[in-house]
Amino acid sequence: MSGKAAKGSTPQERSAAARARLLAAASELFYAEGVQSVGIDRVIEHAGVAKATLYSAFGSKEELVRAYLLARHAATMQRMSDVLEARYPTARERLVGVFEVQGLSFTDPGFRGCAFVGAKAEARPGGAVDEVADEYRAWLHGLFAGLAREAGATDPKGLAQQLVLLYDGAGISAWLDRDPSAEDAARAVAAALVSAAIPDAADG
Amino acid sequence: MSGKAAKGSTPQERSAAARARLLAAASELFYAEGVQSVGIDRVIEHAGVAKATLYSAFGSKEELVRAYLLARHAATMQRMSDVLEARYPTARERLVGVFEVQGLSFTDPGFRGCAFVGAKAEARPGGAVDEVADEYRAWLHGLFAGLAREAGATDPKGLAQQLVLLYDGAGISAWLDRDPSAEDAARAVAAALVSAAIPDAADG
DNA sequence: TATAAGACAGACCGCTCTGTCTGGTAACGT
DNA sequence: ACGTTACCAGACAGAGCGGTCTGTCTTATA
Repeated sequence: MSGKAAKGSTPQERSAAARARLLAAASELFYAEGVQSVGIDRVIEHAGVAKATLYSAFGSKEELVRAYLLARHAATMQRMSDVLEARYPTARERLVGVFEVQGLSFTDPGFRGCAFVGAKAEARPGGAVDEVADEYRAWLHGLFAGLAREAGATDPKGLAQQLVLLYDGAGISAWLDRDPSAEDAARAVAAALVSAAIPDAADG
Repeated sequence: MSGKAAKGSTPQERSAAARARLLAAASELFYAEGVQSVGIDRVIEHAGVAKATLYSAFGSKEELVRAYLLARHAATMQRMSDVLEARYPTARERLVGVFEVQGLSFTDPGFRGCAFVGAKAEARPGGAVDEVADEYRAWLHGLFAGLAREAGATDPKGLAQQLVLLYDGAGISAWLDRDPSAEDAARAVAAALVSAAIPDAADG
């Protein structure tokens, strides 16, 4: 796992590889131990990369944190749409399926709660974390609201707000209470809310 | 707001006063800016107290953090029971009233989410924060479960788990989305859950 | 073969952190 | 009057932080 340059690669390729290693190392350490608790030295050591390379690639720790959260946001979106599309044909089912996708990580031994909640708690207001967290929150609300609209809810945003409550609550409870069954509880309530908010005729 | 010794007081009283000032300053700063971001120097400056006094009273920063969280837990419990007893005569009403008490802080300009969530996100595992957070979580679950049992729920713990999800979700949403209406959404869902889980005949 | 690019290792800087220790002072009990 | 107690102010040590910089090595290209 040394950072030595690979043979037969252009400088750009080596640069991109170093950047990827840094991002992977940062993601691992930042999520596991917290953004503030992990220093730059830990990240470069874990990535097998020189300090100057980090600062050449990201400019500052704050930008590295931003990249970490952006990557996490992108991965979450990707997995969410992949699993939902693979398992659930209708928007109505997907409204509840979101909680199943969320619950997939609850039993992971390294689960430490929502990365954005953790980052927000450590960050000084007005920084990069706030910006990325706002994007993430907008996506989450939009995900539920879009599905609710597609499923024929009379008040898509209202239903979405309720489901977001459950989503956040499940993440917190699975983390603080070390209780993966929060997924089942959230899913049960979500199913009831969906049934109550959407006429059975709607969607397909 | 100087830390000068008050006249006509015993050493023990002065010591207790310094301790109280330290705890008040720590609570204010820790909650507003985060436990890790606030250094000892900021706390003693804000309290008007010497550094040695802090270490004589608390022994370490970690113990000061523990005292901060314990005080917050105690205050939360006190206010919860006070308001619930003053406004709602029945356990069934109180199950929903909990969310109103929670929502009282959402519109506070200094609201920064649940102190225990924030502290957990910053803390290294296995420390004082984990211990106090576990106590807090046990109290929260017990609060809902006790009321649910008293109100005649057939599955008090199950109902409590659902309501805890809403409680946590409301706190997260009010914080990350800066949306105090999370209280209303949580209360609406909670009322529906309570109605569904408790036969109308039960309680009074 | 010579040049340019970029990664590497690691010293270094200024700053902040927690925690200890010294010295001076104000209020109490005897 | 005197000792005790607990405060204050602040220097200090040791560590860690983010960030900069120097110099060396490797690779691709001209």
